[in-house]
Amino acid sequence: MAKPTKELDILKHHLSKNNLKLTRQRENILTTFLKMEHVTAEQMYRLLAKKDPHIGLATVYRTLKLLCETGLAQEQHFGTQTQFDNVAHKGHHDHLICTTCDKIIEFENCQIEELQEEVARKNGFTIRTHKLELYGNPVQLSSGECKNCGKDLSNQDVRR
Amino acid sequence: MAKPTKELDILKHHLSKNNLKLTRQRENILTTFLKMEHVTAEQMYRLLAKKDPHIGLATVYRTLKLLCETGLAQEQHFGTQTQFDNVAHKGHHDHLICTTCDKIIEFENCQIEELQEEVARKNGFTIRTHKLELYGNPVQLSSGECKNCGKDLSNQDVRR
DNA sequence: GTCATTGCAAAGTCTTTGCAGGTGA
DNA sequence: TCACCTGCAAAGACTTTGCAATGAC
Repeated sequence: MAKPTKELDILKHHLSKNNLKLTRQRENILTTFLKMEHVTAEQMYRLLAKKDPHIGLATVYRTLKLLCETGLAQEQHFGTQTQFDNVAHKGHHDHLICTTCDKIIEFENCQIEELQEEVARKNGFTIRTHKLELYGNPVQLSSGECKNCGKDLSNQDVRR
Repeated sequence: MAKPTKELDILKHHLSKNNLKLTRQRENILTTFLKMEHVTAEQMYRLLAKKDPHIGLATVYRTLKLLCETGLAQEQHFGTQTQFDNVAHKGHHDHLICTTCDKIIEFENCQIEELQEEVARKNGFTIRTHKLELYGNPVQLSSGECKNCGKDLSNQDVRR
C-alpha cells in the first residue's frame, strides 16, 4: 500500500520498542493523519469509516493518543474542541482562529518564540511546549459582516 | 455583607439591563470569585458548599457563564481543564504552567502582544481575544528533580 | 500459540437542560 | 404578582475502559 515514509518508520520503531504491533488500523490512521494539518477524533473516524466501515471510534482515540506518544501528533485544545496536530511534517506552529467561521490559520513567528523563551528564563523555567492562539475575525465590511463568511459582527464586543 | 464593589455594580448593571435578578447565590459566587485569580467550576462549588451546603453545581456553572457575559470572568482551557479567570481585577495576562506540579504563573508581555497584533494585521484579522500558554518546568537539579516539587524529570522529552 | 489489538457497549467525566417549587423586584 | 432562579435529576457531548473475539508476529 502506501510507500514507506519516515513517519511510518518512527511509528514502527516506537511500536517495537514497546512490544506493540503494527496493525492495519494503525497504518491507515497514520496514513490519513499525515495528509491533514489537524483533525479531531470524530473527523478521523468519519474519514476512515469511508474505507473501513467497521473501524471503532475507540480505536481512533487509542491510536491518536499513540501517535502523540511517538511525537508525530500533538493534542491541542481549541476552546472546547480537541484537535490532533500533525507536527511531524510542519514543525511547531501557532494558530489564528476566526471567531465567526471557525477557520484556523497556522502561522509561525520566531520573534514571539524568542520573547517566550525570555519570559521563561526570567521565571527560571525551561519551556517544553507552548501554545498561542489568536481569536479574531477578518476586517469587517462597513455593512457589518465578516469578510470571510458573511455573518453579522456588528454586536460583538472587542475584548483583548 | 460584602461592602459595595465596582464589580458588584458591573454585575447589577448587567442584570438589570437583561431583566435578570440579583440573588443570594449570584452575590456569593461573585464575592468568592473576586478573591481568586482563577477557579474551576468544581472548585467554586466546593468553596461555596462550605457556607451554603444546598448550592447546586448547575447554578455555579450558570453563574460563572453569566460572569463571563459581564466581562468579569473569562473562560480558559488548560489542557483538558476549564478555568474561569478573574480578569476584572488583573486585566489580561498569559500563563506559564509547570508541567510537573501544575502550578500556574501569570505574566504579561507587551512586546509579545504587539507582535501578535502584527501577525493578525498581516492576515487581515482583528484580534478579539488571545491565549498564550508556556508549558515547562523550573530548571532541574543535577540530580534530575524538579526544583519546585521534587518530581523526577530525567526521562521527559523536551519538544517545543 | 501467544499476547496485543479490535469493535462494541458500558461506564466515566464534565457540562447543560428540563422541571417543579421558591424568590426577588 | 409574575417572571426569573434554584436545586435536583436526567440528558448530552466527548472520551475511556472492560471484554470476548480476532489478528500480528
